Amino acid sequence: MPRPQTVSDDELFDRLAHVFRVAGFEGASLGALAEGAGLQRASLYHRFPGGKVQMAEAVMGRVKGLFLRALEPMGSDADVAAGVAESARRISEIYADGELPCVLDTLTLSGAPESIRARAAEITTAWIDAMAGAAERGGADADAARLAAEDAFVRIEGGLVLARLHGDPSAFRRAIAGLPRMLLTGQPPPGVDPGSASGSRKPQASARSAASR
Amino acid sequence: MPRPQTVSDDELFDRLAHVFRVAGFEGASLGALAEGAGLQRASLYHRFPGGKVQMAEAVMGRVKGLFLRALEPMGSDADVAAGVAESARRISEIYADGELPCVLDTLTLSGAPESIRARAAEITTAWIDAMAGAAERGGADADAARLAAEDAFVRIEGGLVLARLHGDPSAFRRAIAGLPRMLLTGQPPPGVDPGSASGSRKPQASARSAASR
DNA sequence: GTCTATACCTTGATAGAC
DNA sequence: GTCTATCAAGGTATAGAC
Repeated sequence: MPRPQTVSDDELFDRLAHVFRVAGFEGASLGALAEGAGLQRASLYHRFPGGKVQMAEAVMGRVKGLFLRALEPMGSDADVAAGVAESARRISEIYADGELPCVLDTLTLSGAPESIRARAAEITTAWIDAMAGAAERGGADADAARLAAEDAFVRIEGGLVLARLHGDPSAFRRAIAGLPRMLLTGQPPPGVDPGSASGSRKPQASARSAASR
Repeated sequence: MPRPQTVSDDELFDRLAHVFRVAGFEGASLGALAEGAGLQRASLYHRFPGGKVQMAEAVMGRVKGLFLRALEPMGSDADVAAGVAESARRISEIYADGELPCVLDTLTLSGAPESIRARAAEITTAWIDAMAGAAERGGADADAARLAAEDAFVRIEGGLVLARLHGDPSAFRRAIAGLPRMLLTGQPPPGVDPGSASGSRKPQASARSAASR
């Protein structure tokens, strides 16, 4: 073996994942991928003979592994709340505390090949299933558990979108901090401080009409 | 005037918006934009001498107009709940009932120029402000109103991401249907049917540990 | 395994006929 | 105002030296 690898597979996948997640599939040019990886374009083709599509597939495989590891505590029967809290911590780490976009969102736009979209859907399913499982072990019935899990997913993804738009990850962080409460009580976090009072409505201000129904 | 326009400005902007929203800024090639617009590339450059960036800016202007029109009922003092419900209907229409991605999400990836990101941030601010205003008129104090408004935004955007990933817009539709309740009571919709019972927990199943905190 | 060099195509953008 | 034709630049991908 003449020349050793200058960067491990996992490290390489992580670097490529960073480019893909911030730029999307079409936006991630080979030049940008090579620069992010610290390799020349031709070197990337040596490691990924299938080209850009194979790079993205490898990234999705790596991402799936990261998520399965993050979701693992949530699957334990021991202490559901503690498991959910630990998984929430790991999920937040994947997103750099809300600073980085979600590859499931950004890598599934129109230009992305079907194989990538399929893998993203798989990861999404595994993630929501894990949260629904935790909710069920927390006492919810199957339907309520799935709703709570989808709601949690939606809050996290939407929180990341808002973080990118306003440069403010606080909504994402609320979704992460409120994850145990959402899954295990079916209720969202009431406000900024998860331990605060039930809400801050002004009872004297009369809502002019009944809400929704 | 030798040749009349074959497509009106608004119609053209809408067609371009469709390409941009599903493909992102980098993913929307001039070829795709021209095809979507039903014009040749050179004709697009006649209408937009500033090129692709100007096209995207025009799209953002059009989108801002659509949103302001959608948010208008929510700003009325007459019947807050009815206004929110009507705005929710119009917002859902912008997203084709959850079938189309949000331009605020897809057009703000790494490749997008700063001018586009700034306009997207403006639209986001206007949208959240309008929802927070409605929540305040519904009786919430300023902080709670803003939290509810951000929460509503996050649910809608996250719902659209999930819709794209799983081909299932039900989470988006729940966010839309629950908008009056979220803004005017500070509580999320309890489940699939907004008028159903308070929740479907199994009281006999003991949650093994206190949630959160 | 990584590099330089290069082939080939698509892209964004322009010129000029009608 | 729209079109065909064209350009330079950047895109993906490959060949071959080390």
